[in-house]
Amino acid sequence: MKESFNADSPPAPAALAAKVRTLAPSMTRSMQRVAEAVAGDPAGCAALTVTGLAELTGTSEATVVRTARLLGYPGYRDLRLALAGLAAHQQSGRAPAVTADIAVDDPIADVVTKLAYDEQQTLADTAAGLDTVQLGAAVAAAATARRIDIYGVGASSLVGQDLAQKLLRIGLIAHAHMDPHLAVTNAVQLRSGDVAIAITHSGSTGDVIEPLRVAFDRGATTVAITGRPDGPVSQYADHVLTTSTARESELRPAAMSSRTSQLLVVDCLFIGVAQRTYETAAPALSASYEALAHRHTPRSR
Amino acid sequence: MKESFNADSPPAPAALAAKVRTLAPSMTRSMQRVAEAVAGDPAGCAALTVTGLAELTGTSEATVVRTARLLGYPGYRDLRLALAGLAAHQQSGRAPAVTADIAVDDPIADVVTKLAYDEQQTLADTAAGLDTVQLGAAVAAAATARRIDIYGVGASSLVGQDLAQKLLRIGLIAHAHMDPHLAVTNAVQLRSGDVAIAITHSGSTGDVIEPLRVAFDRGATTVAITGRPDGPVSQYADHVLTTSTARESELRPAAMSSRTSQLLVVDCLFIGVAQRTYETAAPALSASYEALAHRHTPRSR
DNA sequence: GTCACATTTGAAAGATATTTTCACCGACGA
DNA sequence: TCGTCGGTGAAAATATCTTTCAAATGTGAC
Repeated sequence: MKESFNADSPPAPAALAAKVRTLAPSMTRSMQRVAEAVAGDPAGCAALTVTGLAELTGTSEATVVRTARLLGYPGYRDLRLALAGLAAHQQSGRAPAVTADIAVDDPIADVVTKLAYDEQQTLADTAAGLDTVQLGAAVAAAATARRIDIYGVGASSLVGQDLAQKLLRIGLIAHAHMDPHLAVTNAVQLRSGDVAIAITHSGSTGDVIEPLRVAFDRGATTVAITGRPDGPVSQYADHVLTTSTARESELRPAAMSSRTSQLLVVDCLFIGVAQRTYETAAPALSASYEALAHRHTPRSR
Repeated sequence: MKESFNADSPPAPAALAAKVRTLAPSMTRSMQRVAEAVAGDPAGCAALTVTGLAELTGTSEATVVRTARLLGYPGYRDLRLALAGLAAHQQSGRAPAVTADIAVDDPIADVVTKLAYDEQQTLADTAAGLDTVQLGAAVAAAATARRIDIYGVGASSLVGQDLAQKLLRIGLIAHAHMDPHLAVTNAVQLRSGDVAIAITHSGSTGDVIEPLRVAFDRGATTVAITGRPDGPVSQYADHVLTTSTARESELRPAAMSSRTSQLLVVDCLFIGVAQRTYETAAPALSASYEALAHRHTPRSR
């Protein structure tokens, strides 16, 4: 019997907790209970049969299987196998880590430590969860694009600008649109061979989806960078790059960790493009570096 | 009568190959074939069912189960689970090459790994090098400031905008200036009790130093976020927050890692301020969150 | 409020995988 | 040559996983 390709992703290697967080919003209540149990105690769950896990979480076998499917495995058996791997993994060598949330009365030194740790975690999760095939496809499209339009609002807007800035530096024609109306207006100009990139953590930001839809309809290659790969934005995306969703707290809104994740994805995209256009990118990079040097005050040391 | 009783040990941890060798002499020919296959390719075998492994080794299911028993497991299922763990284990074992620079011909997967690793490193360095006393002072000033002006150009401009966005969200009056001329013009308005923050990696960006100097002269509390604490910008800064300077390569310009570092500093600053103004910050945060929720397209699942 | 409709859920049937049983096979010694 | 015995796999028995389907629950329209 042939293996079946499933919904959204290949079996996750190590970043299972991250995946659970990413997918949690699209889960039903019962499935969330299962996912939570799995993420909370991988080793323990690996020792359980479907029935066992169903009883533990107060749900049914069917729900457990559904959850396994949603997480990207063909069935519970495979999830369990992955879980066993994960368990062995974390048992072998993990630092205790700074798991605590940032509290209102944390001294400033703790804030620095915890925040740095959280961001590191976010980076690791993102890297682990990033689909390199999709990324490669996006890179290929961007490297040869006639022009690249980038959509993002709010915090994601800054990420978009960052990407645009860098792409411009290596001689590509990239533009980050901040005004949704203008974005749509410009999207109409796109055609096959152009690339449109939408950045939205929630995956359902109308202001970003709309221009992407237009670009998609016009035949441009569309890329979505989102934390919700199952969100509406993916409908109009040829390639979906998933950012990781870190746990958030009151003091540390989701926007903060999603930004870290988005920036990593965007950087990878950029470097991939720079590699492919090395002939032109390298001189362009040093040229812009030179140009900047003269903007500094002459005496710097 | 039982067919066999569990030889000598509980589920083997990792030294499976060794166990196979030890027990090999006491095995029958068929069992040896199975054991050999298992020891030779744990990962591959973990993917097989009893029937599959039986076929692969040219034996029967019964023999496979007997072998599993001899190795100390209750049955094949458990051997398989252990095998999966082992596979994950040895796969993670090889994680070198990360230290290498990103090269032009690196496959995209390596780019992701290296980049994530580099950024994690940058975060760790930044956190370690950050002066919490200076940070605390900057936080205290910002939390009670009448208004906060932020200066940054180029890549640093985005960091500044990020900070301004967040401070605005918790009800503070913050503005990120992008135009150097306007920045200076506005800096003249500052006075004691106000805060000016300059962000520059090189520490010698004239366009950023100038407004900070003006703010400094007007009596505002000035903060510099820079990778060169000995640079000209520090001259006019009451508090200097140092960002780390990661090694850069041709494909990965300094701007990229300095951005990561700057963002961490800025986030710490923000959270510190949010802590100090928690009474007003908390409601403001949830309010802006609520407002945003309605901008999304209704159906997201 | 009430109805119609979609979604979520678990019980049980159905399919697979694992374990056990048992009869056959071939080797060895009398 | 015959009988005994460990080794072996086919097939039955069991456990486990997957699918189906109808009830329960939620949701939006009127």
